[in-house]
Amino acid sequence: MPSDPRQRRAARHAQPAGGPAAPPPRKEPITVDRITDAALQVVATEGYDALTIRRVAAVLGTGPSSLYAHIVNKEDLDDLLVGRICSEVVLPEPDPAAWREQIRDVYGQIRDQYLKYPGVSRAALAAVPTNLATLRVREGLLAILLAGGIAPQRAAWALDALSLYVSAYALEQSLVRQRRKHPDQEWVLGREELIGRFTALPAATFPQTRRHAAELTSGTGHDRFDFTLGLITGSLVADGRTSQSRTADSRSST
Amino acid sequence: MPSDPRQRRAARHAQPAGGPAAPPPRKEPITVDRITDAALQVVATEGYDALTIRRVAAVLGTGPSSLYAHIVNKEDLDDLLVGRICSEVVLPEPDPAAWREQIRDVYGQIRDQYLKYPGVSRAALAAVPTNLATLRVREGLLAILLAGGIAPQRAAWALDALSLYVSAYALEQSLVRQRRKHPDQEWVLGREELIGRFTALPAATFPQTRRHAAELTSGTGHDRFDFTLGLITGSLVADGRTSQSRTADSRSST
DNA sequence: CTAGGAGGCGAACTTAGTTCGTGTCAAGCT
DNA sequence: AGCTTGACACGAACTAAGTTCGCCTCCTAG
Repeated sequence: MPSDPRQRRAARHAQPAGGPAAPPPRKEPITVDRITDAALQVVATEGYDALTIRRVAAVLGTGPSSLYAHIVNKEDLDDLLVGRICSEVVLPEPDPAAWREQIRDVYGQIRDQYLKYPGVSRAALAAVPTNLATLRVREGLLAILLAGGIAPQRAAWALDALSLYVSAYALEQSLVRQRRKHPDQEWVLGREELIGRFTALPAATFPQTRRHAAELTSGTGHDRFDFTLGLITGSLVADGRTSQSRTADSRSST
Repeated sequence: MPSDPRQRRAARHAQPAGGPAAPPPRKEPITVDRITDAALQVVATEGYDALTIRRVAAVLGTGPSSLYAHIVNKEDLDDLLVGRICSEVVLPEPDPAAWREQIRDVYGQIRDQYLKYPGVSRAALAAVPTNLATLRVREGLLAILLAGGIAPQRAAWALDALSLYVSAYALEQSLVRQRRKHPDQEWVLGREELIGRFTALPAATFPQTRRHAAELTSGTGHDRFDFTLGLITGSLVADGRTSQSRTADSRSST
């Protein structure tokens, strides 16, 4: 231990023997794409409710405030998610003879994207209508309906309905699946239990629900989704079609 | 100031001259109904996003923790809201000759309830299927469809679709109206601006969106809602109906 | 009168979105 | 080379919201 004050001060300020420690390696820069990737990973594995700025930052190995150099706020992150999800939807070349199948295919893709990221359709439901990736999908769907001879306004309104429906459907399915993962909650019911519940309802108040408990809880996979798309597309008929053609269409789709 | 320690201690413990102040009047007891009323008031005036336990407690003139003697958690509050909203829906006596009008009427009521409490359909979308008030409405709707001769499973699935749709529709409308209230946000667009946006999109990528911008943004009031309900109920046909009857039904509803 | 339960309530805890201030780095200019 | 400026990264701190815990008061039953 040096006894001279000058030497002691020098020792207090001494550089480490090997010179300054090498600074930690510069991390990969944070970008909007990396943020979006990380957010999608979180939603895919933990559900939309687990999506927090802190969670995304943790995946990126940084702190939450670092993200604000690249995104405006959490809502902006939602917008990015929806955009990325829509960008992965494959749009077919419109075929007038198969427009119904094409509509079902595209909306099936959208549904599956939403289900791949459980709960994210909530963000889709809140999205503003000017996201380019979303508009691309809308353009593709519109082209299919127009190719099928549907009048523009009916086409537009039908797409609106279908898009709202698919979002709500995916949201419901995500919640049901999430509830299945946590059966510790006593009010979470499987189908058998739900039937039991329905049939145990007061007969005076719920005669039909009791009688048809099985049908009310029926359906596997995407039966309900397919049924609804069938209802909606079945009602859509080509502009200027003859009455006879309508009959044929109605029979084939119902 | 007394100098004797005994007197100083007596002064520290002295009762106020007038005896203990009269305790504040006992407040009206907090009940589940009062909580639900307060919550509905908040949602009706400020939207669902403003619904916090603290906000409800403030309306009731108490603190947030006081509510937990009566509700389990915030999700329980959502359940109460949905139940109250459904309890106000008036169910008609099923009429086989007017089942479509009746379905439209009841779903119109539901829609209006959701719109009266902006954003609350989000809670409805997350609700579990065993709320008695919700089941009551479902029972009534099921009875209407069955009276109309619709097969039980189709009836059940159609109700599922319609309920999802009306929730999503109300949610979208609530968001659009909310955005109209805050035009300071630059990305909020009225119809004219939206048309302008659509027509300004790249022609190579968005030919149909540009051409049909007017139709894509058309519709006033609940045109879109009515259109969708028409599509869905138009496709629903009575069980065992003859082919000829189908033709007449299809024409009248499309 | 005493004990116990119900209800009310403040303090405190945890968590999440966001801002602010500071430091570092890279590019451009003199 | 040195200085300036803008972009980026990040920690501390702030605000806000859901909830729990501990304490107090009141009421009812024994």
